[in-house]
Amino acid sequence: MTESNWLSAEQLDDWLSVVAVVELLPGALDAQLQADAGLSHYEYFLLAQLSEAPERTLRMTELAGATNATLPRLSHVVKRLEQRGYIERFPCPSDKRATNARLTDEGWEKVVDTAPGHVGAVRRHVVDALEPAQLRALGEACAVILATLDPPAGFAARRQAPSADDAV
Amino acid sequence: MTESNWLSAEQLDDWLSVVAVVELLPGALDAQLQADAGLSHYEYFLLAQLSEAPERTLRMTELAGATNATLPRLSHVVKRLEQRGYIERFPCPSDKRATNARLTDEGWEKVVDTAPGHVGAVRRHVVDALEPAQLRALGEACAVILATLDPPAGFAARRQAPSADDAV
DNA sequence: CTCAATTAGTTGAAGCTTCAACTAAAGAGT
DNA sequence: ACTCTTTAGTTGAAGCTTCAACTAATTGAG
Repeated sequence: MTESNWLSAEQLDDWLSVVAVVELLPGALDAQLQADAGLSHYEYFLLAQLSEAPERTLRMTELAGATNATLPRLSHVVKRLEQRGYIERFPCPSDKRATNARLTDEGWEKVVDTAPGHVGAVRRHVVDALEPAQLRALGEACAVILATLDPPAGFAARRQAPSADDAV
Repeated sequence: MTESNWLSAEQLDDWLSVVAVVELLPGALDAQLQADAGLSHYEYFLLAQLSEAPERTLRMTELAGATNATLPRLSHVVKRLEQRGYIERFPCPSDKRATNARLTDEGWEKVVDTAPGHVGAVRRHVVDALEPAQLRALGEACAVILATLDPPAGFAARRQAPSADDAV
């Protein structure tokens, strides 16, 4: 017990703001997407990541990394999105353990239709609410924090490696 | 449909970092607290807020505001913490609709025992990971974002009003 | 003073995430 | 080849959050 190594008033103040954003921002994003598209933010983000992948296809593990999620979580979500017709799953030919997830045409349209409203929310709450320099500072601070969060084998890799050779 | 008003590459990059932190940081905080104290971050934060309140007591609505949560969520969590002996609930004498939550001695000890380890995690992932100026910038950016998140009648108020006259 | 509307809080059901357990395929070592 | 270990993914149960409905007390209008 190193006896409290407590935070200064200013540090605490900053930390409380961070905690509040982390608690509240997801709800705000969910609210807009749920109301306008019937999707959670995580579902939308997943579809959006797939939409930008080559062939609109990604292996489950890659998709988990790209969306900062655990594999079980992803598996459940993908099953639901598949039932709704936005995604297809099929076994990876080169590695029979693996599963590929591909965005369907319907899923693509969903993303295209939903994106503008979502971007609006992101701008309203974050991008346009901050001065450009503030946004940069926020992004950089978040990148530093991410580096401390024992990379769930996805984000850090994705942002540093220019491009892997994960051809299917 | 104003046709996409999309983000620049740099804005997108910053936004992706923010999203990742918002998804991953809660899990990291939960992991440390769950392992070391059997508490979720929200539960710890709630107990900590109560520990700093006068009489270690707060009305449910105030506590919901202070912890950035909805009333139903708070109600469920408080019920569980009460069953574990960390909190007591009792009706507010001045307003019979209201319920007060008070930290028990056992709850107080739990916070005291748990705080150092939690502060360590907060420092490791955020406060000490960033340069002082970066932390300030992060805190300020988060404060701006909060202002856009239709204040759930708690945080914004708490940080601006020097102190209300909510004596029981 | 009375009735409608608001505020405070609780509750149960539904939905999502986490956790542990499990199947199956790929690698590593011998 | 054969076994042991690791990797990929799925699944069901448990736990937490959200949502809608509900009770009860307070406030406000007339």
